[in-house]
Amino acid sequence: MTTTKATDIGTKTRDGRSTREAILEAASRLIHVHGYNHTSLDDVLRDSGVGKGNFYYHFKSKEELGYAILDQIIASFLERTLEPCFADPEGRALSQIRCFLDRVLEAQRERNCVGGCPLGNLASELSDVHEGFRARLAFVFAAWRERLTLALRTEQLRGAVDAACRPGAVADFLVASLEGAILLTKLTKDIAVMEQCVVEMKRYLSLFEPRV
Amino acid sequence: MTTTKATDIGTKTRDGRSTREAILEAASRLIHVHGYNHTSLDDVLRDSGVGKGNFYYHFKSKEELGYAILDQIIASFLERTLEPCFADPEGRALSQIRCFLDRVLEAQRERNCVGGCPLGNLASELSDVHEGFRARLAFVFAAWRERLTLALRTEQLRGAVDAACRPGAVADFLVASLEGAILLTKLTKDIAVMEQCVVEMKRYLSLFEPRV
DNA sequence: GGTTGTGTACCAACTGGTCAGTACAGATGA
DNA sequence: TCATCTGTACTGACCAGTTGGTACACAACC
Repeated sequence: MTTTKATDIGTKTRDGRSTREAILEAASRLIHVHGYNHTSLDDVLRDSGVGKGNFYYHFKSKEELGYAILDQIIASFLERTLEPCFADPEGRALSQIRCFLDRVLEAQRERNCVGGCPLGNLASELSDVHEGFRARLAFVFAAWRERLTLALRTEQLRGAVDAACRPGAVADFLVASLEGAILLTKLTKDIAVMEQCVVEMKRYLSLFEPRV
Repeated sequence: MTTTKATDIGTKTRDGRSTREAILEAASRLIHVHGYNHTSLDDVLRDSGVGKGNFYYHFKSKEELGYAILDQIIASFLERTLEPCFADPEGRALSQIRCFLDRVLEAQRERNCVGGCPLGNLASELSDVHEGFRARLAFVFAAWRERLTLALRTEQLRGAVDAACRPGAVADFLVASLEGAILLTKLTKDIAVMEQCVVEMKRYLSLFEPRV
């Protein structure tokens, strides 16, 4: 029973990567459910089947694990969520945003209103404790904002977005509204809140349809 | 030195109210700065000069202290923030909301972007852990929403708000946006975010000005 | 008016438990 | 045989909550 993990799973000991990945996998799952502070190291180790000495061989501290998880979430968000929505230079910004809103709404519905936004949750839980966490989270929100801004500005030059639109301000507002809507949905446990917010955000967006 | 508290401060022992108040005062200050989870009972006791046994004489648990603090914040919010803004039945809803937004922006500016919204902070910190906290927070946001809804509906009947406005949805969206904006401002430590969000919220409100 | 009884307010020291992090010995493989 | 991994047992800090007892105001009774 001693060396189960190493032999059973295979690449476990080989390159030293798998152990790290097993930890990351278990930790990101637990942290997503219980939050960073309420996930003890022992929980992560029990779940991943990794010993404590082993953990501290691969990570310097729990904080470093937290950074690794956060970097993972950020990378996934940037590549898997933001990129597919806003990468297409031919896509119409306003439609892309509307589509994005629908995707977020659908994600909330699937999760039954609970859980909230992984980034938003970590943001509010950690931003006022560890400066390192805050900085990373600020970075990803900035990236999100910038991508939105760029999409809007490009469309504006093309005449597909009204001149009254101030891309940076609109981007900030959209991000803020969405995070707030998710927070409120989590709090009230009522998907209707999210639905109504999305409708109103679309109504707001309609302000920037070019005049006919 | 033994009976300092009772004799020096005066009403301390008299009616049993002052000790409780000293605890509440210290706790609400600490919780506002560090959050509920990161405020240990010992911190509160050290700050208030109250012994531990004494604390448990006045409160059943740390959780009960949390509830007391939260009830205090809620009462203050309802009476001191919401009431003065939306109580006047003659006031024009849209102007009242704009005025309210300015007040929130000013408050953020004064606090130097940090701190965030006491209610929003607790909401994101506690809503997925303690059901009791979640329920109370949901209640106060519902009250806020209802007051906004009522103001908008009243104005709508009077013709001062456009028929396209769905008061409940608009109220949800305004609350969500505002909380999100505060959250994002805290995260980025940049008041410009808040300023731009307020501008955009006003632009959104302009959608409901009655057609001339 | 002094003794005795009673409830309130309070304190210091402690308990039981959790947690991040450490020490170290044993295994594994080049 | 030496460096790289890994598991077990431990440490010290911290934290919510408990305990047993003290200080004192106030009342009742003689």
